[in-house]
Formats: sequence, structure tokens, C-alpha cells
Amino acid sequence: MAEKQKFYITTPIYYPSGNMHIGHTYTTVAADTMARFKKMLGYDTYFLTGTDEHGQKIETKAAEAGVTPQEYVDKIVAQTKELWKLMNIDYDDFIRTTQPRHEKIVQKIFKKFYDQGDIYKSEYEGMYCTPCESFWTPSQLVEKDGVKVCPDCGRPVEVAHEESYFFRMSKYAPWLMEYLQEHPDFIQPQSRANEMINNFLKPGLQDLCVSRTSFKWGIPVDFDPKHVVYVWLDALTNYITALGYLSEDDSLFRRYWPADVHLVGKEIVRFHTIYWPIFLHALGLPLPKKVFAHGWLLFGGDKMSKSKGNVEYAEPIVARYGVDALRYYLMREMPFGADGNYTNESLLTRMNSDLANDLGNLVSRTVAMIEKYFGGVIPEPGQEQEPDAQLRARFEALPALVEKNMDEMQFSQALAEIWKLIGDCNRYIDITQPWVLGKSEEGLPRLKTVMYYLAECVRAIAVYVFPTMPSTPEKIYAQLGVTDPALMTWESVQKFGGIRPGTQVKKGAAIFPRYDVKKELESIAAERAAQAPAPEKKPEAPKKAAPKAEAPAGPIGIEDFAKVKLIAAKIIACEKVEKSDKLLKSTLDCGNGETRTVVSGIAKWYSPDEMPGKTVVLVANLAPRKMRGVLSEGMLLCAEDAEGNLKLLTVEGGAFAPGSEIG
RNA sequence: CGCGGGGUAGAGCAGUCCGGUAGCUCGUCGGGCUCAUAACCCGGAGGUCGAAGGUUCAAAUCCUUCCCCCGCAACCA
Repeated sequence: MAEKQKFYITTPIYYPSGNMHIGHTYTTVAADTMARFKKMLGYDTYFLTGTDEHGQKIETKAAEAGVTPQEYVDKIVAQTKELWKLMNIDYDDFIRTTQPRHEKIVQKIFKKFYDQGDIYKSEYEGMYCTPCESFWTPSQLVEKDGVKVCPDCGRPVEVAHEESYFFRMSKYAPWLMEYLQEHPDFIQPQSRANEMINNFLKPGLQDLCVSRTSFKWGIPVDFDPKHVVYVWLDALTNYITALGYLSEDDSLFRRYWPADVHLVGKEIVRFHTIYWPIFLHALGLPLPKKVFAHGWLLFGGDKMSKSKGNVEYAEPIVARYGVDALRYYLMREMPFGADGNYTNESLLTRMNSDLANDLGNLVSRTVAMIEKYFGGVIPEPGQEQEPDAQLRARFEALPALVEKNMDEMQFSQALAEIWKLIGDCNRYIDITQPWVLGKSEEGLPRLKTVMYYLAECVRAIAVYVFPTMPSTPEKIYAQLGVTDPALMTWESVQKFGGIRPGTQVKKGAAIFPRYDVKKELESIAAERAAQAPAPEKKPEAPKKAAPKAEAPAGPIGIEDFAKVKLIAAKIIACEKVEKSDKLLKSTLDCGNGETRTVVSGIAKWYSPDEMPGKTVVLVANLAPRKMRGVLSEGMLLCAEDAEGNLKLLTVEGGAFAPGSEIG
């Protein structure tokens, strides 16, 4: 017997600066579904996920929270692992870039590149903010009163030089160009490949800065310790360090590399299809077979983002509807690769029609009839007739269809094929009319066949559904009385007739309940309203420094409210923010001669001309934040109606001088 | 002309590479059935395929121009 074929699949390693939201969940569920499928087919499967824990941002976030970077990431990683457990994610390894096994090897790789001349030391020219000791690229700088300033503190920056190591990307660009052209399947969907070639390779690939001296939270360059390894060389290599590449035991590496699929979000395609292949090539290693870029989950058509306040998390959905329902929805609703729209309404529709009405009800009626007509014992089938033959034809055609779609990562298509069998079963019941057969002795032989065929199909459906919904099959098996593991395998659905006559079935609770869509939507809305007392839908990130920002906030005490400093401020000038449709930049008089710049996402409702003269409510102690390259030093309070229209809160009457406290 | 994605029934999408009867899910209307979770099955209505021009026997599909929406560039799968 030939050795089992291997299958190595990865998710990106996520950046633990905050809790993982439903987008991360989406990617990870997809990888898990794929891994479970391959495992079921008999592949020697390895599924890797993890976290990318270094960098300035974590350093800063930890400092804000008053903990060490390690403590900060430990906490989020613990929550992440909890989430994957909740989502039934069956990964083989979880790599963290702060683990010694990773750090040691990254240092070795860095040294190797340096020794072979791929990495050279040079100088990085950038804008330097002396008080913050930070370098910024021109694009990171923000504009304040027409001057480019530090995005962190708002003070002026100067040109300065930082010593850095660079990787000679330029040297490998021609090779990569050729590789991509010869391997059109490397990047999927295909359109992404063109994007990469046209945008990055053709204009000429820049050498990549691979070290930093401006922050400490990273892997030290061991032969030049004031440098730490900069993000991409650190992060991308996780796919091989996790397998033990260059370590004492590299058996996993030899067994699984090259990866069969790197699953990535579309925003990091560039790093996985340009830098990563070049790193690997420079190491003399084979490239992954495929980099698959999936789309994003949009929320109500908008990109999910904390600043828009429309980030969705898996936990509350699972609490309401269960893991399998969410997993099914994520895999079924949108074609993998394209952006998809998450809405609670479509989730409820899917659950009701696909899970409750089609699948759940089929199980229920099948088991109920076997109980009613045969005392719960699956009968022996008789002579096959036309409708039976058609059903069997679908049954037998299914494995190939499912496998083909899964190989192309078309999860939603694969599920659609499975659901065709479910539809056929429901139709089959209608055509054969068991309730008529059950009325007479002559109908009995037919009825036996019909019941057997249904039971067998339901068993197969349970098998098929497993990679997507890992905890549903056991519920179906329990009702069908299937206990033999051999009847739960991929192999067992290749041929019709696995389930054994004489098996005792037992009707149980509905596998998937139906929901009243309207009531559920109302209840979700109510829950949300209770958790977010005053959702200001503003581009400014509403934030308390604590990492808990996402945790559901109950009622707050007066002491919490007291943390927010609200003042009256008078708008003295206002203009549109360049290259933005939504943002207005206002200059405010805050009293005591202080002026501030505030950017607000209200251009849809206010023109710059009507702004000056208004006395508005300003959140004065909000952390400054850069938007469209302009530093915003606060936030203007608005009321929002049901359609999302905003109206500024203004202080009427003239008695309130700018700077007056509100509260 | 910064880059990319998109505009197809009330909603969400497939079909476009490779031209040939416009399809799926949900909703809606009507009918059937009663084993089942008011579930299931059948049928109907509903589309000038964003606009205009061109190529062709034939265009959602190929070519040209234009309009509109969204994302990226800017911590975020």
C-alpha cells in the first residue's frame, strides 16, 4: 500500500493586538473544514495556525495597558485558543512567534541570508520624532495645520537616518516573475496574480527593510543586537519553523514541506506571493503549492472595522445559535474567494431553510416514519424501482462532485451539491408517498425499500456534513442508531447500501431549531443596545486604553463617565479632508486660546461652509488618531438615527464659552 | 488618468475566460400533501443583464466610450 499522501494547510498567523473577530474566525474555520475533509479522505494532514506577536504596536499597546508585551500577548493568545476551541478548530499546532523554537530559527535564517549576501546593512532614511524616538515613513506622517507631524504625538519630525538591514529582493525579482508566469495556479484566485505582477514586480521590486532599531519587541539579530528582525521575515517563516526547519528534529519539516495551501486574506497576498517565495528560494527550499486569497466578510456591505463600530465576533453568535450553524453559514453563504456580506438576517434565513427545514426536518421525518411503520427498525430493501434508482444515482455521483469542489476550495459549492441530495430525499418522499403505502398490506414491500433508501441517504449526509459541521453527525447517527465507525467514513459513502437493516432508530430532539426571524432580529438589536449604551458611529476609534475595549460593557458607573471629558468648543474653520468623501476637518476653539484639529465622518450630512460658528460637544481627552493622514485630536458628538444619519450635538444659546465643561 | 473589485427579478448571488433558450437561493402568489420542525412537494408572477455605440447570423458574454457603488493606499482575516 502506497504511503498516504500528505496535506499541509496553514492560516495566517494573526496579530494579537486585540481579540479575534469573525473575520479571523472565517479564515480559521475554512482551514479547519479543509483539513477535516482531507483527513477524512485519508490524507496525512497537518494544520497550522498561530499568532504573530512582535512589533511596535504590541509594545505600545502593552505599555498602555501597563503590562509587559509578553503578558499582553499571552492573554490574547489564551482567549484566541479558547475561541478556536469554541469553534471546534482541530489544529495540529499553534505557533507563536515569541516561542524559542521560532526565535532561534529566525536568527539562523537571518544569519544565513547575511552570510550569503542576500542581506546587507545600509541606512534607512525616514522622518524621525525625537521625543517619541520613532521613525515614520512619509505616508505615516499626519498633517496638522499644513505641517507634517508625528502621528503619535503631533510634534514636528525631522529627516534622520536609521541603520537597517535590507534584503535584496531586487536580485530575485526576475526569477519570481518567471515563476509566477509558469505557475498560473500558484496564486488563487487568478486575478490576484495579475495584481501582484502589475503592481509590484513590473515597476521594479524594492529591497525590503528587514530590521529595526527603533523598537525592542522583536527577535534580536544575534550578531548585531541593537537590531530586531522586522515583521515579514519574522512572521512568514513561521510556516517552516513550526515544522522544525533547521532544528535538531526536522522530521515534520521533511514530511510536510512544501505546504499545499497557505490560506490568506486578500490584504496580505503580496507578502505571501512575493516576499515569501523569494525568502524560500534564497533558502533553497521549494515553494508552497498554492496561496489562496479569500475575500472579506463585510458587514451590511461595509468593511468590518473597529472604527466603524461594526465588528462582529463569533462568541455571541455561537452562544445564540451554536457552532455548527455559524460554521455552516460561513462556508455556505459566500463563494470562497469573493467578499461576502454578513447579516444576521441571512444567517437566520440560512439556518431556517437549509438547516432546519431541509436537513433537520428530513432527519426528523425519516426517523419518525421508520418508527411509525416498522417499530423503529430499519427494514430490508426490496426490488429497486425508478425513483429509488434516481436517488441512488445522486448518492453515487456525490463523492466526486464534493471532492472536486473542495479541491478548488469552493466550500459553498460543495455544500450546495450535498444539499441537492437532501432536496432529492425530500422530493423522493413526496413521490413515493409512504403514508399511502403504509395503509395497505400491498404497499409494505415498497415502503420497506423507501425507508431503507432514506435511512441510507441520511447516513451519508451525516458523513458529508462532518468537515463543515463537526458536531452534527453524532446527533444524526444517534437518531439513526448508527454506531459502527466504519459507517461514518468517506469510504462508506462511495457505495450505496452501508446502513444495516435491523438497525434500531430513535427519534430525538430536532437537530436544528427554526427561529422566528423577526423576533430574533429584534432580540439581537435589543442585546446590542444594552451592551453599547451610546454607540457613536464615528471614524474615531472609541477607546479606553485597556485591552478589554471589545468586552461587552454593562451599565457604567458615574466614575466611568467621569473619565470622559466633554467640553463645548466653537468651530472656527472647516474644510473637506483631501481624497476623502466622508471626512471633514474642523478647527476648534477650545477656550484658553487652545485650538484643535478634529476630523469627523460627517461630510455626507454637513458641508464645510455651514460648520463655522457652531458650538459643539467635543470629547476632549480622546487619544489622538490619524485619519486620511490628518491628526484628529478629539471627537465631535453626534446623534444617529435608524438609517445611520448623523446630526451634530450643538450647544444652543451664546452663554457657553469655548472650553466650558459638559457633564 | 494611483491600484483593485463590483453593477444580472423585491433581496443575495451564479453565469462572462471559451458568444447560441438568462439560472440558483430567499421572499412573494397559487396549488398539492399530511410522514415531518406551520416543515415538505409542484407551479406562476417578476429581468430592456448599469448606459450608449460597435463586431457578429447571434452579445449578460467580445471591442470602445461613459455613469454609478465599494475596497486598498491609512493598526484590522
